[in-house]
Formats: sequence, structure tokens, C-alpha cells
Amino acid sequence: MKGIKRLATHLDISIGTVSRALNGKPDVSDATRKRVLEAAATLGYVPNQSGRALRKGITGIIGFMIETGTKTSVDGDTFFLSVFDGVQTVLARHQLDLVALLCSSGENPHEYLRRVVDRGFVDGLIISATQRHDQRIDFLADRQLPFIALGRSLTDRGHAWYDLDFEGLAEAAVDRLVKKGHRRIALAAHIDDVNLSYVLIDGYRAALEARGLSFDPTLVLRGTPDHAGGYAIAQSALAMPDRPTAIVLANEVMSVGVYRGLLEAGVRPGREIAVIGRNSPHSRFLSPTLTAFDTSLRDLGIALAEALLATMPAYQQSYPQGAVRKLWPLHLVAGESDAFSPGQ
Amino acid sequence: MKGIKRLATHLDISIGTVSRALNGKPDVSDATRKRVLEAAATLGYVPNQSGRALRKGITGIIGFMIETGTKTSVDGDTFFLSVFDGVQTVLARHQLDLVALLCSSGENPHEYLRRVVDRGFVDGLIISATQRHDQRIDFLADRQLPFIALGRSLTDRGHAWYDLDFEGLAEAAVDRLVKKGHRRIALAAHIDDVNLSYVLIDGYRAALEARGLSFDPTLVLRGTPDHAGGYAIAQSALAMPDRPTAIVLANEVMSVGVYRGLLEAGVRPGREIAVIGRNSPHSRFLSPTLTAFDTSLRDLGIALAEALLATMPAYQQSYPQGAVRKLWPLHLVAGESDAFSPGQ
DNA sequence: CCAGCTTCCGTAAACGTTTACGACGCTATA
DNA sequence: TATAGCGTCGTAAACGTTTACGGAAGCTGG
Repeated sequence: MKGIKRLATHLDISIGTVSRALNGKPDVSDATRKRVLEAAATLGYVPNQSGRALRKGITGIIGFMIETGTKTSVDGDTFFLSVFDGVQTVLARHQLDLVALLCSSGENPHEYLRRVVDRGFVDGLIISATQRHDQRIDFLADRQLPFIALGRSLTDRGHAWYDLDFEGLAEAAVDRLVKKGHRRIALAAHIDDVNLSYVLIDGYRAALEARGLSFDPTLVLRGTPDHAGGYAIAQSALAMPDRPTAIVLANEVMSVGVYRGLLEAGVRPGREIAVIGRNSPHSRFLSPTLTAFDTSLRDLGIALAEALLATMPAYQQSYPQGAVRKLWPLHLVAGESDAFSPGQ
Repeated sequence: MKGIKRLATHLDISIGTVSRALNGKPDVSDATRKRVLEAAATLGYVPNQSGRALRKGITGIIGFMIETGTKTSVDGDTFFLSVFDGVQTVLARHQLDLVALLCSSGENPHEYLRRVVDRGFVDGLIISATQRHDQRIDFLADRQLPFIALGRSLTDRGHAWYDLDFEGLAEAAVDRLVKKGHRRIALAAHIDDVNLSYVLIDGYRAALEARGLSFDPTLVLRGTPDHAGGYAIAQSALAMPDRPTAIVLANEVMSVGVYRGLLEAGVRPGREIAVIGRNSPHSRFLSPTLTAFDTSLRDLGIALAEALLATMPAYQQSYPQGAVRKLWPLHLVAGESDAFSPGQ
């Protein structure tokens, strides 16, 4: 015999009482509750996930969907593991478990999500790498499954989201560079249809025009969001007839490739060109040090989890903030890589 | 009404027949099977995970346990995402799903594992970051849950494992360096009790002694398995009275920190010192290029998954290889960083 | 025309849990 | 003493699925 039944016969009481005792329900005397709790501990009883989920209609599991094997996941290396850690600390307080739902490169993300959701696998979801138009948002909203998106999308169902403040990044970077005398500032954008590229370019353009500078589309350089992309972008920047005097990167890992590309051509960041990027465990070890936007990804994870719980009826009294739709700030940490000022 | 019941009333047949039709059982006419399949597709029916798992006693889920927020996880960034991708491609062929079980820094890995297993959450497990003595192995063997370890351990229950061939790495690196005239070869090892450090040091020692060189414990440098650890190791190597002429790294990300530490001191890898490391998306962009051990992590994931399935009774006819206990080879890719030969 | 076999399908139990409901014994109040 | 109320517990249904079992047809061969 297994499970709660074993516990019940061992204690010679009914399984109903055992269940009530374990779940803190009122109709149990202190004496028997104590007996049950002790027996559960010594026998190592843990309620079966499937049985409990089937009866209660909830699983106690929160999913965080990421894609593996794709180009974009290279960006997500340390990024996601840090965010996970923050999410988990919040969920643990409510006896919720976090699992990463890994959509492999071969699979359609929407089909994958649909299968997970329809099987009733999770009580809530965090989705990432939002597309400009994202079917998953419509699907989850229709299914009324609590979720939050890490990343904005034009698909808007009044759902909760957090997103890195790429406009703020563009604004602050352009402001800093223009004040140093830069007029030709290149921007590194993603090569694919992920939403952040659009947001970033809009912010970049607005920041330029607010300072009386015209937007030059040829200064928007495209590359894969990895080292190779950064390398390629450095090369194309240097190959331009009217070479930009500064490069702004919104991606965590591109900077390493950009440095490599520049240094191979004998162009030193901070001396012959200015570079502003994003911090990561890797960029922190660049030389000269990278002037970069930084943030605590663990705190972002905490905020994400709290915002997700706010959308789940069972937790709304603890997190009554409603559907959070907020930008996550990035703050600039000055380094050496943007010390260069272009001569007139 | 929901689930299979809805499908059954919609088709006006019993739920038993519907289930049999969907699961490919024989006692169903071709006509009704076709009807059921079509209705399931149009109504978007997906069997409930909890109900199915409860009845069948299996969940169809494979867990891959990793730890987040720890020092070691920095090493695991791109590493795990690549491995996951390989695992998933194999599991998908058998309608199995992979989830990453994220044990956060605050939690005891063994307690975490115990909870997951006792709840009956997964049919099989892949554990990583094995300790020298690992309670999890004993626990899983006792519970008779199919699992495979990525990493060896002194705890041996005849279980399946794969591990990177660190002895081979040490042997090949030492051989190459000694042939170039090196006599004082430093080794970078982990600072904590993870098993690979022991294996690595043993291999290093054996390789040295096989060539008539004595093992000098002071040449084994300890650091956290991240950039900072590599940086610290470079510094302590340079600070030694009798400075080593070469450094061997078994870790993926340390090399970046080592380069930084060396270059800041004006010591150029490949010119004034030799460095051999491991390849990763990050180390591939170092300059001068890193002489490094490389392997396909996706293929490792595929091998891991196949070896796991071989331990699961339901899949043993497809993967009859028994409990795999094998070293995963790393092959050396020559770069510029070990071009330096010490003068006599 | 009947026995036997095959094909197809419905019935109901089972998986492990939670929970609504009712029953029992006890105490306190009228 | 009768009754209401309370505290405590057992009973049984329910969650959604799979599957063993049995039964109702239809078919075959003698």
C-alpha cells in the first residue's frame, strides 16, 4: 500500500482525517494532528502530485517558457538563470514550484505552449522572447490562464508584462554621447522579428530627433544577438564610408564580439571609438572596461513572480497590484569604453 | 463539460471508446477511430495530464535538475541550454517532455530532489553537478527511479553516468605542453567539493608523473568557476616566485578572466605564457585565439537522453545498451594561446 | 439453423487525493 | 431531562483518464 492510505492504516484513522490534518483544515483535534504530522515525517509521506492536482484542479506549478538551441537563446545564458533564481525565491514562499519549459529549436513555440496549457500542466506561466505579434498572448488570454510576459508585444490583451527599458537605454546612451560631441551614433539591433528591436530603434530615433539630429537608417546595424553578431556589426561599422564615432548595444553578449572586431582592426574602444553596451558576467571582464547599462536580474525575477501572482485569483490578496505593465529600469555604469570624443 | 467526456457526448459514444481510439488500442473500428481523431483535432482536445498520470502511474515527464544562483551555475549558462536541446530532440521522439527542475541557491539540492521524486512528478531524471559523495545518487537508486548523472561521483550504485573526459583533457594538455618544453604547468581547479576537481587533479598528476615530472601541489590553483575565478588564478600564477610557464583550464568560462588577468599584467597569452582551456561561445572570441578543448554539447545531450531511456524499462527495447558509464571525449582545437615555448 | 468466433463497444473500477456531508459523543443551557 | 451546539471523525463522491471485462451484434462453417 502507498500514499495517504498507508499513512491512514498505519495510524488507524480514516484517510479523510489524515488529509485534513496535513492540510491544516479545522476539523481535527490537536492530538491527532500531531500524530499525523509526526507519522508523515517519519514515513516520509509526500502527497502524490497527480492525485492532488486532479482533485484540486490546480498543480502548484509555474512554468517559465524559454527556447533552447535558437540564436536568441545564446543571449539568454546567464540572463535566464539569474531571473529564475529571483522567481523561485518568491514562489517558494507560496509552496509553488518553478519549472523551465524548454521549447527546442525544432518545435513551434506556439504549438508547444498549447500542448502544455491544454494538458493542465501549470497554474501560471511566464513567457519570454515576445514577438512583435505574439500568438501565445492571444492564446493564453483566451484560455484565461494567468501569465506574464517578459517583453512587450503589439499583441495587447491587457495582460501583465515587464520589459527592460530600452527606450530609457537609448535615451540615456544618446544623451551621453551627444554631450561628448558625437553626431554619428550607430545602433546594434537584432536581425529577427523580436519586438525589442522595434522598441529600441524607436527610442533611438526619438532621442536623436529630440536633440536636433536626423535619423540615419544606415546607422542601424543588424546582427545575430551573440558574439558573432557583435563581431559582424563592428566590421560593418568600420567599413562605412562615413564611419560612426560611437556604437550603442542593447544586447548582453554582443559587446565581446564588438570588441574583438574593433581591436582586430586596430580601433580601440574608448580611444578611437565610443562603445556603450549592457553588462553581463562576460562583459564585465572586457578591457578597456565597458560603459554599460546594468540591473539586477534576480530582482527582475522577483518582480516578475510577484506580478504573476497578482494575476492569479488565489494570491491576489497578497499581491493586489493588478496587472503590472511596467518598464524595468537599467542604470548606466560608466567605464572606459566611451571616453572617446570625436574631434570637430 | 470538459475533457474526454465532452468529446464522448459530442460524438455520442462512450468515453472508453474515445480513449481507446485516441491511444491506438485495437478494439476500435476504423470508422469511429477516424471520427474521434477528427473531433479531437477540431475541438482541440488534449488529455489532462493529472488524470492520465494518475491512472497510468507515469507522467511522461523527464526532469533535468540544475541549480540556479550558485557560483557553479555561471559555468552552466550556455552549457546547459545546449545540452537541453540535444536531450529534447531524443525525448520528443517518444512523446516525452523535458522540464528543467530549478533548485535555487537557497534550497538544499537533496531536499529539493526528494520532494520532486516523492510527489511522483517525473518518470526519469538527469542530475548534474555531482558531488564527490552525492546523496542524491543513493536516494534515487533506493527509490528505483530511472536516472542518469552528468558527472561521476564516488557514490557508485551501478547507475548510469556520462562525464566529460577530464583525464583525457589533462593528459592531452600536459603532453602537448611538455613537448613544447614546459616543466611548470599550472592547473586551474574548482574551489569547492565538486567531483570533477578531484578527477582533474588526478589526471593532471598522472600525466605529469608519466613524463617524469614531479607533482607540485602549489601549481594547483583554486578559483570559483567563473570569470572572477579565472582572473584570480591568473594573478596568483603571476605572483608565484617560480612562475609557471603554462596554465591549463578545465572550465568553460574561466579563460576570459585568465586572459584579463594576464593582459593587465602585460603578460600575453601565447607570447609570454601558454594557456590551454575549454571552448565556449565566449572563449571563441578571445584574442589571441584560445587553444581549447571542444565538443558538441548538443550531441552530449542526445547521448544523455538515450542512455537515460536505456535505464527505463518501457524503452529498453529501443535502447538496449544497459547502464551507460562513459567518458565523453573532448578534442583539442589548436589556437594561438599556447604558442609560447619556455626557453632553457 | 446453430455453435463458435470475431469485431466492436459500453460499463465500471481504479489511480491518490480533497472535501461536502452527516454522524457521533460530549458539554452547556434552559 | 431534553435540546442545542460544538468538536471530532468517518463515509463517499468527485476530479479525468485508462483498461479489464463482458455483452451485443455480425459473420463463418458445418
